[in-house]
Amino acid sequence: MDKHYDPQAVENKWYAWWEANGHFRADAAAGGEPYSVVIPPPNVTGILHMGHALNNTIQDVLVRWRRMQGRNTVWMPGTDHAGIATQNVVEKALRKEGLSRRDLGREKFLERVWAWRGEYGGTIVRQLRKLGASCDWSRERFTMDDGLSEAVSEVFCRLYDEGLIYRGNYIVNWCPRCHTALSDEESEHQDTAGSLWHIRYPIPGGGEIVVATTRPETMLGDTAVAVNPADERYLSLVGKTVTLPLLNREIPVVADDYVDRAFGTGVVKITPAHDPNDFQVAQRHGLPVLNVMNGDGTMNEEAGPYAGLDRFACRKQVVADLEARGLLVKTDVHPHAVGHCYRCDTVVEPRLSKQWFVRMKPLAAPAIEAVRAGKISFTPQRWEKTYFEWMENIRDWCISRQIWWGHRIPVYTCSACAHEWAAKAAPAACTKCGAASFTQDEDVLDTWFSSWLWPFSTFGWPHPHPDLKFFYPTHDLATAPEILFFWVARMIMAGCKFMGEVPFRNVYLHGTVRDDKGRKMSKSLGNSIDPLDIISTYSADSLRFSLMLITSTGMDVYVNLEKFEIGRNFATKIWNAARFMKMHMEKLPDADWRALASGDLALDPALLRDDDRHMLATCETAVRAVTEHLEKFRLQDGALAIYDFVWSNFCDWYLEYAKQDLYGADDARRRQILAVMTDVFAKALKLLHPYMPFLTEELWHQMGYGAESETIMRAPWPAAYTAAQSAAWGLSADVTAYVAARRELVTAGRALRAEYNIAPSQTVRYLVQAVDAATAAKLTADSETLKQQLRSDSLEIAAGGGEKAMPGTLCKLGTIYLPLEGLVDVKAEAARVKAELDKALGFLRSVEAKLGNEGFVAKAPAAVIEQQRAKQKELTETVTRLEKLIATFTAAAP
RNA sequence: GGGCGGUUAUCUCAGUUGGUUAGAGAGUCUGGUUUACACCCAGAAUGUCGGGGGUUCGAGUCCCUCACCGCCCA
Repeated sequence: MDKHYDPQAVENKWYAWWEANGHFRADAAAGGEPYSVVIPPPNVTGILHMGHALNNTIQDVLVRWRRMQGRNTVWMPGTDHAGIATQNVVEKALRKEGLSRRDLGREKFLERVWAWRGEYGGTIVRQLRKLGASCDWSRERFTMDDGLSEAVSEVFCRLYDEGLIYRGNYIVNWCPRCHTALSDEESEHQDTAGSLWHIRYPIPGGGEIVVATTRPETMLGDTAVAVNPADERYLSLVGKTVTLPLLNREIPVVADDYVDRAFGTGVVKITPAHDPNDFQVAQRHGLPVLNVMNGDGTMNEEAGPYAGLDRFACRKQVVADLEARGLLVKTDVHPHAVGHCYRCDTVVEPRLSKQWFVRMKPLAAPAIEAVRAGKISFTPQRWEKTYFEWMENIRDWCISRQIWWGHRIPVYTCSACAHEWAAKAAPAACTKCGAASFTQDEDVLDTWFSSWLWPFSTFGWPHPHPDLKFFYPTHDLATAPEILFFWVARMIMAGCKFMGEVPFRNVYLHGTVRDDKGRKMSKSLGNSIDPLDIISTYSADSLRFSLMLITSTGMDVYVNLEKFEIGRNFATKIWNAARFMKMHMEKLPDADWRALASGDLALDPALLRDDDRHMLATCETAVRAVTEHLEKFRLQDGALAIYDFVWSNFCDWYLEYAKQDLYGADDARRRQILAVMTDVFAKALKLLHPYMPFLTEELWHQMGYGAESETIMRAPWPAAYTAAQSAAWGLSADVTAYVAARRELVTAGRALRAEYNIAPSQTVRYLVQAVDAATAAKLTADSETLKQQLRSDSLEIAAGGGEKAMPGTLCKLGTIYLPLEGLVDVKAEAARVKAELDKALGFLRSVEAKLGNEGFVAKAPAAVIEQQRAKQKELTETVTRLEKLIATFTAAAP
């Protein structure tokens, strides 16, 4: 084995091997307890970014862990067709050829999109493989697949026939660049430093009123002005008319509660075709609706002299003209939130148009109830609130898009009798009059209208399928809160509606990956870190482990390049521990490492020492801890527990301890030590496997823990030792505490030598004054270990007796001295001990204050009081010993 | 305007039902090729837990309030 781990070759090798050997495959027919996860389908146009890396690492950790636990596990992968985004990409390519989609026509254009998808659509799923994602690729789905398309048609038709889908003229969010309607969720509000223009509207026969607006160009479409009916300032004007400036149209003044008297002048212009609130006012007052804009954001002929101008050019011109005519009173700075298209960032225009909508209230009710009843839980739980808030105020969902790439709306209109109906398959004739002439709706459906079905459409719905029966409902869904409304909430509604059951039990919402200044990663800022760069510089394992170690549940994570060294260093550490073990394993060619690693651990209790017991007990604690953390979605704590266990326990202490036996002459002890190490290290590899799949698989094989054809992926998840084993081996809290206390003694001894600048290479003499005879006997029995760990050539262990006038440190088991008589500055040493005494005294005082407090003794739980009493006893002893030590120095001082 | 999150060591962050004088990693400082590992080892330093008030025997943790930063919704 090489000194450094070379991940590149290893990672590619194992991934190909896993996939080729079907280790990611799931089979419902195999039965057992299912565990299923569906991937949040990335856009087919997507390329892997840090958000994907985080999201998919989380899923892979959960999936690999459950698979090792023996669950019949499936991770369903796939992509969505990303209607607008994909169409934009292909249109951009066409423009380079000087073509538009209209030049090609619908059919030819769709051929181009499919061709594009065939060529580039596999990018992100290839990248997910680099990350190590253990998806069952044999099941990979695409939202435009035949099966998923059928699910979309089925759902549309059912909702249509139930009257839950309707078409109507309403104000929608319109993207003039993408040339389509968007849902409310797809319009992203951004704070903008806008202006509030105050405009005079003359009153015929004299006078004027002033209205305030943030979008002056829309005044061209005004059909009224409105005031609050309780506003006495304008009461006399209600029912009269004012003159619309620039176009000189007379429009009525209406009174409506909607008007906020305190905003601006208390008079608002009413532009029914370009503002949702104004539209409602117009409905209430029977006002005409005047659309002054084209779909591309230019003004239409209703705008009179402004026709043909772009909306923003028109705004400028309108303001200039008003000013020229003295009709502009003032312009205030006015910060407000402006909707932007989530796909192209263009300012969204509220626009009246005829669209298809889903009635959401009836769908939301059972989905709210499902979460309230605890059928689904959110992690972190606080997201429930956000979910309820949105669901309880849900608005109808605009699902039609004026693009070509997507599921075409399956609604047909008869050319003969004008009958309209929805049908899953292309019909042959009108269902009413039988005429063979009809047209299909031109629009396609929102992409989310297919992804909200993902947890069951991917398993074969609407047809009955064994997979659907076995794997639905799925278990855990890991995603970002950004798509809580877009996707998560809608999936819950769809699951409840069409499956009669929730789509998943747990929703784990993770944070956003940001740069180390806390900014979102974006192309325009140039602060992105490409996960593939990290994989090639460090490794996929490093990327995964580092991300997991620094990301706490549900919180945003700040990354920079350095952070990924954590994973790389850890991988190297483990690699070298393995290398070290292997070196010694080779001396025992007859040993069956595979059996040992499989839990077949036959230890001879007579040969076991306390350090072995401590190691076994620590390992057991780690197994429990990691398992519990994973159960609670505490992936960071799980990673930390492994890191600490492997590095700070196994490597720092046990490997070092093992050296005396591994390099010693006792063959039986060597065997015993290596058996313990194999058991513990194999368990560590298993615990780590979900986080670092590649390195652990490589070492699993290198160490001979599995046969050539076996994978750690399917090795059983570690369990605690049996009660019989623990008893036979003598594992106990006392033994663990003793070894921990002995380590404290060693650390104190090392600190003393550092303090006196004794080179680590120089051996040194120590003296230990044990607290009692029994402890002295134990320490004497372990003196070889102590000498090794202290790098000491001479260690004297005594019990009782007085304190010594030499540098020493108090520990639980006794006082460790560095005998440097003659070399020591007694005063300085006394001062050092005095500082320790002060610290102990301070601590003791606080403990005694607690115990002297009647309230504490009366009300605190017995265990807490007992703890304080023990602390008091310990501290009192420490203080006594330190005082004696100081007295010794004082006596020795010249 | 409404809601949610954050504010803990120089930095990035943990701290699970309130109960040792608050931890990790990185960085800093001191020393070190002790043959698994310098992507390492040994040791060290560093905190008015954002401010104020309250509840409690006891508050980083619970409540109120203020400030600042961020996100979501209007």
